[in-house]
Amino acid sequence: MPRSPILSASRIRTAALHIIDRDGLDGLSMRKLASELGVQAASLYGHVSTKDDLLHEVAAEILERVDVSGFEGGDWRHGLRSCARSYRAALAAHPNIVPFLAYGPAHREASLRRLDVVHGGLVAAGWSRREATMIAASLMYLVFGAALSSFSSGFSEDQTFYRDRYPNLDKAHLLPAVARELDHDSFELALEAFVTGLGARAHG
Amino acid sequence: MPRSPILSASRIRTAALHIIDRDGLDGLSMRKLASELGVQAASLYGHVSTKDDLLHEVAAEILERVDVSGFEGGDWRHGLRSCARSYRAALAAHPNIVPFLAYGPAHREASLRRLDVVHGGLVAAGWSRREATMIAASLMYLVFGAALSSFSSGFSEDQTFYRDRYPNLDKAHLLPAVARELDHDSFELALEAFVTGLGARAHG
DNA sequence: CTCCTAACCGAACGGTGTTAGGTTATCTAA
DNA sequence: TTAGATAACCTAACACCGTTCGGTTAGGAG
Repeated sequence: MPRSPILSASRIRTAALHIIDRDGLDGLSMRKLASELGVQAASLYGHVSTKDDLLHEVAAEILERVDVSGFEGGDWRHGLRSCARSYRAALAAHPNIVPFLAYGPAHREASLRRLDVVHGGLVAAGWSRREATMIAASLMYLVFGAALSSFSSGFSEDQTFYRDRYPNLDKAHLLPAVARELDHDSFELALEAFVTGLGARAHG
Repeated sequence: MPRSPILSASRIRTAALHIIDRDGLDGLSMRKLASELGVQAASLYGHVSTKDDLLHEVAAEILERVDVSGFEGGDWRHGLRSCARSYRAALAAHPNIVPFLAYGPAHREASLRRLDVVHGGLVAAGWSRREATMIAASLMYLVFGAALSSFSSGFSEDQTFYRDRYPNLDKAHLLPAVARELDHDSFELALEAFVTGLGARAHG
């Protein structure tokens, strides 16, 4: 073999995800990525076919960590809850890449494999195929919605900004301080309400 | 005044949204936008400070169509349902711009104004301020999740693609044909389950 | 008729993803 | 020991991007 490689697809993925976490999705450029790996941009193309492809590979790596084993017991409530939490945790660990993940879930291998398990688990629990499809979709709504429209980014910490303009949001300046907790609790509220609401429909 | 203008901020916004609807968010460039308006790219900057700014203006125009008047009656269930449907309709009309809309809802005037109404409506209906915040957040989860992870884009129409790989998705190739209906029904299912589930919590 | 000035244009700057062709360093075979 | 093969990386360029600067042009005001 000629010359030992200093690049590898895996090293590139790791560096790319690190840049995305640090600088945002737009902060990732092939030149910056190459530079942080001590290399020129063109060299990356020996290991990665395209920037878009690289992003898909990073996405797959993240989705690989989503655990849908909660459906194995046959309890759809537990399956739904544990799957939703695992999914959310995987996305929340890398919030900057979520807009990309959300773009076309159905195109992704790892996503389809998990969707298959969820769908199967719901049908096994007695839901019709159509209901299973819709419930799985709803699960995605919650998970991606929660990952996207997080409190963590967006609200100003300037009290005067809200007080006059939006009378009911007069405490919104406090949100950033409790964002993480509020994100979590809101997701749990939404998930619990959803599962409860489904339960009311289960035998109707 | 010298020379009658062929450009205006409003005309630019309309053309920009048209391009986004047709070519996607990435399909919008200042040069293409200018070209479709019969003008050079530089001319746009007399009416628009920045591409990002233009996108925010287009976003505001879309959010302006969201109707939160359903909360006026004092019935939080009806308020939630009607607001959610109106929000979803506004987003579904321009799916390609949704990732941009989702990016920072809390930064947008039109968004905050509506959030203020929702929050106020929930508190007036007896929910605590904290609950109101979380419920409003959950509403956003549903709405943005539904707008993003739509069935309309993503699934292959090739039956053989799913049959072997994902046993529970063996009919997924049929999804594109019924995508619109399924998107609608899934959203209604999620919304109804959520409202029902909240109801079970209302006096606890 | 002249001046003013808003509206638009041409050309450029620094950035982007990507590619074609060239260089270098190591391993294999003679 | 040396020659060849070749994978890994680099240099330079292409076409595009958002944006800015310094004109040019066309019409209304005096």
